[in-house]
Amino acid sequence: MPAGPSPTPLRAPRQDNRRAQLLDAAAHLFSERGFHATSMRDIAKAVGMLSGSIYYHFESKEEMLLAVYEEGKRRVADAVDAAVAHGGSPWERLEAACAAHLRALIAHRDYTQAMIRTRQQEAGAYGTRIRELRQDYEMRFRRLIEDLPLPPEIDRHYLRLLLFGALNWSQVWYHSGGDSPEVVARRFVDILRRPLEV
Amino acid sequence: MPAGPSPTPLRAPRQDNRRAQLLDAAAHLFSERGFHATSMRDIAKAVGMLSGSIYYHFESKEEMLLAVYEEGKRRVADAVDAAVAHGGSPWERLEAACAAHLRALIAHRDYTQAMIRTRQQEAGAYGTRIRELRQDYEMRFRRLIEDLPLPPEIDRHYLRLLLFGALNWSQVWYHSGGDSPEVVARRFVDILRRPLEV
Amino acid sequence: MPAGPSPTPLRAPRQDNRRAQLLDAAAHLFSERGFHATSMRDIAKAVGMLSGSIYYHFESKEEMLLAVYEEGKRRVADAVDAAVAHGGSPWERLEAACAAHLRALIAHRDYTQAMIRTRQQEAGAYGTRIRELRQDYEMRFRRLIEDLPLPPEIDRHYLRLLLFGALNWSQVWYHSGGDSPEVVARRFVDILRRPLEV
Amino acid sequence: MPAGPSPTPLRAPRQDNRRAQLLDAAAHLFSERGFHATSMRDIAKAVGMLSGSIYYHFESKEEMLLAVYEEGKRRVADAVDAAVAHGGSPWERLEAACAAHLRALIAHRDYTQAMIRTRQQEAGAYGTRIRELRQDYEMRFRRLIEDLPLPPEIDRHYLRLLLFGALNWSQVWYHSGGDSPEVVARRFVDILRRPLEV
DNA sequence: CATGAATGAGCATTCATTCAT
DNA sequence: CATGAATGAATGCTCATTCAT
Repeated sequence: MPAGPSPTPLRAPRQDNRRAQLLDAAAHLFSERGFHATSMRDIAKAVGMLSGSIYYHFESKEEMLLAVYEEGKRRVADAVDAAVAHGGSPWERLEAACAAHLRALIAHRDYTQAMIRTRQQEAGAYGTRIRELRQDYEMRFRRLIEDLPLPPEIDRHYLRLLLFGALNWSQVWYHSGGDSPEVVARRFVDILRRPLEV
Repeated sequence: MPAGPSPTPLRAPRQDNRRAQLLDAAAHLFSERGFHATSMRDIAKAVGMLSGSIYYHFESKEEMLLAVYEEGKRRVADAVDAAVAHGGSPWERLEAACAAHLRALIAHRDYTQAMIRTRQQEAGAYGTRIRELRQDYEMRFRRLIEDLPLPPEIDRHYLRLLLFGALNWSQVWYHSGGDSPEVVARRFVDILRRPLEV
Repeated sequence: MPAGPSPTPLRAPRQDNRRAQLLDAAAHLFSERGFHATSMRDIAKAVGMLSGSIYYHFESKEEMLLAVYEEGKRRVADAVDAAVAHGGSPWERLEAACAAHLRALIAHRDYTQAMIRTRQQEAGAYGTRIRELRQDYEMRFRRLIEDLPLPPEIDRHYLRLLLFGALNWSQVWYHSGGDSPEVVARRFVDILRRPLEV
Repeated sequence: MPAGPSPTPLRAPRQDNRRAQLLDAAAHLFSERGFHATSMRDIAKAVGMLSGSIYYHFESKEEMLLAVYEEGKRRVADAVDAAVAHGGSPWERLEAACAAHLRALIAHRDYTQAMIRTRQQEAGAYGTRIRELRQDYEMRFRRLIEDLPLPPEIDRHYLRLLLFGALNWSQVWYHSGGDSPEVVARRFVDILRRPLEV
């Protein structure tokens, strides 16, 4: 949406696109090396700036982390929301959500890594905000699993932890060239749906 | 166990127990704050030493990380091996392994966090060694799942990723006071074995 | 007085009143935190400007310091001149000058702190100008003390240093709520006039 | 005393004389340029060190300021105490104290400037300690003036402020080559004792 | 007149590491 | 085995200042 074709080409406000560039660079480096192993100089250099200049756009390194986190959360959440909006049976909607989650995790890896790896303490003063974002996102899976028609002895709490953990852990093993997110999601959900015991 | 009572009590328990102390401190701090957010001074202070003195016991901070990783891997691997050695059906052995894995993850959290969180690059020159340790450990689950009698359409590869990911992700949500590792393992395996579809 | 009603009320009061605002803000902050501990951003923010905009009104931070100093000097000097102009005996005129000096130091604290605390070097290129202003002001007390009828053994040089130093040091201990400047001046001059030895 | 000839030349403990060197350099630079205008690099360079190395000896720049302040206060206080200990009439003791105060202000200018110029806020967390030191020192003059036999109408409070302020202000005008501290003290006290009114 | 964006030097501080003792 | 003292590079951040718009 931010990169949509401007409807008024003659008066492009260019609205702070250096900030966006910086955020991209920060997201990429945080994702690749980790927050602490990335320096403000690294980020600045990546966009051809001096480190001091970043502070015109961001208050601190921690604020950059929060901004990356927020953007990452927004992207996955939007993807999942859109996928679920298509309707279908509860199982179909869960599978669609899983596929969307995985797809976003991969497509926006730079941003979503922050959601996967950031410790609350690393965000310093923004720790609380981060926790809120995390909870807001997870709510989606909580609801999708609540909607599932399940045998009464199944513990929905652990079903969610099992599925959500497995999906997130994909960041450790997923590599482009392997199966598509859709295939992975289908396999995971299939394994859950069917009986494994012969 | 590694600090069992020395058989020669009169002759001081020598054998470099400062190294063990240092490793404990490092493991604890790495686990709690992360590798980069922990300084050699922090580790040294935790055992009442000066930071320079660490270098008598370890070559570098990275070597400490590797040592923590190795010890962590040893502890989980031993626990899983012992659990599996008790025998039983393939499903029973898998469940026992999962319980042991979780139990070790929790009991030796300081050490096992390294296995969960360390990025290959953080270990610098020791990156390769770390990858080997990881693979050696994962082999256990690969085998346990191979031994499982499964319907032919089930993809064992994804079953392993699903289960192993979910188990490891427990580090994010597990807190003492909740269900025991044994219960969690049983719930997870149960969800997989049975059909969820009603 | 500098902001007296413009003689041409129909034609907006133009004449750079943002400069005056900036000067006030600078004086206040220099006085409260010191020159080096005050940033151009601080000053700009205090008047709702961006730091770069200051440079339309002032050439540099040092020029601001000089301007504050000059304004401070002007205010104390005017006050003392007015007080002395009322005439009276040499002792009465000295006391009136002391009261006026103290009154101005307190009433225009923001500006006069600069006179009390500025080191010549801090003013950089303007150091000479600052020395001139200082000397021009002190001349007043030099003359007032010259006019005093004194016993021949009294060293007028040290009398001036004694009195002037004591007056200026008041900036360290004076607080609103204590005696008025007039009372302080009277006490100081009284102590000097009378014999203390019983 | 710290530079006294070591009584045991064969085993000189050299007890942290780099800290003393650093303190000397800091005192000198703070005195000459002011606290904020002096950088840690400046101080380090003055003793042939790198700026980071200072932190082995001091926790922070503010701690250095406090240390300078404390040492300055100790030196003036000791000088005044020794001068007063010689006894004599109250007026003689006051004059001796003034001379000692001035002498110390001049001889240990680097250190005593801190007492004259430091604002409480500059010392950050150590502000309270600085206030205590200041009060402990001033107590001496409070007592000396209490001991003075004075006509009942004289306000001892203002006598102290007058004299103490004048003495401290000497830092602004005193230059080597002028009268000795003893002469200045005698002149000041003389002016106070005698009646100026003819 | 003022802003938005940046510069480049500098800041206090922290770090892993070294090494003589 | 460990310390005391230092190194030198790097870190996050702030600063006065500039200048096109």
